[in-house]
Amino acid sequence: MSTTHGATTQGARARARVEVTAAIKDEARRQLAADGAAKLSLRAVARELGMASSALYRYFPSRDDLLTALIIDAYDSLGEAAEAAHARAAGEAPAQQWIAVCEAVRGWAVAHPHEYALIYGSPVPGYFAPATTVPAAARVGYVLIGIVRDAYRGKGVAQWKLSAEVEPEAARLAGELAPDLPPAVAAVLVAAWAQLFGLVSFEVFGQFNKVVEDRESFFRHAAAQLAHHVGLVSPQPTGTGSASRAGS
Amino acid sequence: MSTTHGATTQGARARARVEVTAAIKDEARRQLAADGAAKLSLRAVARELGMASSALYRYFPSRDDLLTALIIDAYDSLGEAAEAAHARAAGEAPAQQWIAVCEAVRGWAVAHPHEYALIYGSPVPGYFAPATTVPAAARVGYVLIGIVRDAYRGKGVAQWKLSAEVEPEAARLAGELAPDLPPAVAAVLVAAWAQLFGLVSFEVFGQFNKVVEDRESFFRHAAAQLAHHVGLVSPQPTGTGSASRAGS
DNA sequence: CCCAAAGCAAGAGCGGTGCTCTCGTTTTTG
DNA sequence: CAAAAACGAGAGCACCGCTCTTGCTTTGGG
Repeated sequence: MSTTHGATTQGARARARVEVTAAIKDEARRQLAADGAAKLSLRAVARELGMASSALYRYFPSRDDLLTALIIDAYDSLGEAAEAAHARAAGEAPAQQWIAVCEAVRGWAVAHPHEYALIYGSPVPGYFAPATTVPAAARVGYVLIGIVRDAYRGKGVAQWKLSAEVEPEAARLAGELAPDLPPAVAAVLVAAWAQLFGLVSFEVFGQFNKVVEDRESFFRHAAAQLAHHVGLVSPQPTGTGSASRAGS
Repeated sequence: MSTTHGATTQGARARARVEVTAAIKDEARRQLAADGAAKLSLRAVARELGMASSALYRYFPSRDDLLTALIIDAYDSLGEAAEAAHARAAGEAPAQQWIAVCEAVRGWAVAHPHEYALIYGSPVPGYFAPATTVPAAARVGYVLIGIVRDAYRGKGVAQWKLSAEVEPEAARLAGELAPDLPPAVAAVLVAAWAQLFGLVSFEVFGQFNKVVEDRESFFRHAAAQLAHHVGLVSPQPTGTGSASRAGS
């Protein structure tokens, strides 16, 4: 019964392989959520799946490779959450879209703290994350770029003057990430991208303990500031103004 | 020879203890810098120090306790770097002081990436950092608060309007951190604090790979933006304007 | 169709880890 | 000076990542 009547892809062996691979990753994700990356053990995963630990090496050649797979999946999961939030806020004003995506990132991080730590905490495998993770890591960034680019195409965004020092780097960034955006906007956009994850990391990693109490409101406020900062005007969503400048 | 002629503190045993404790931490820090926190091994530390691994448990009851000690030391080291930079920039304008402290934080982080990962990456011991680390962790924040407070006392800083949602939290933050600062300033200050470490973390953890090339200039630009954002006017330091608003 | 080749599961085993317990020895202290 | 506390070393337990070898099953080409 080899190559039966035009089945989807391959024989039973190949399908079993993807199933076992998925089961391993699922169980690993369970242990990750329960005890953190440091405690994740190949032997424990194999034990829970009822297989010999050595058999597991047929699917992942090392513990770091399993971790890397989980990292990529986490990037994708976070990226999907961000893209879904963006799609949900499609009709709203750019600043509202920005805030929605930021809140989706935060929500995902709070819901999956250990997976978040895996990708935005200390990179566990080796010293650097493998290059394979780069495309998956960029998804959130692309969503944010898209919002600002659309807003810019629509009506133009605020501008910032650049110092002579950063001007070349800003021009390079704009050329590489969003050629239709002015260099100054590209520079603040990249900075805002990093700053967003600073806010999320501080909350998830407990740095806001005993400092910020109402973290949800605080984050929304900070995200609105960030939106304003990248040039998206804040639209007074529900009658409560947010982060608009006033004299001292 | 108990309680001899008024020696400094205690007998030879107590002094030996602090020396051995320091030697353990030094060797642990060496291994940390070499291979990262995940590879740090009590047995390897003991081996390098020529003592039995079990003897080491007289000084640190567990691996996590050693890590915690290293975490506190790292916070202190970073805090000292920030305070030193602040002191060095004492005479300059507030925005320059802010930028100097930010650059000191970044400089320390890139010089000690594994120690930085220990404190601002995923918290390795347990799930949260122990409460003992909180005071040491706050030092950088206090420096930043001090700069803004001094600037505010001097001439007043820019203001932001707050949404009704964050207003209580902002008032609480101001009351707790800097009673002489308006709530809106306290809120953006705390956000800027987190955002600063977002920028540093992205650089140290490799998130800027293949994205930002001239990281030093980019960081200085972002730090200047942050200074502007918390209300410190940028003083056109060397004739090159930075991050001052202009219409679109 | 059949048989070699490749993929797979299981077991044993190596060196390493964190941590505990016990047992002599040394230092401090009442 | 003797009791108590602190110390160092060794043996040992349970666990870890990873490798190697041994049988078995699925696959694919002649």
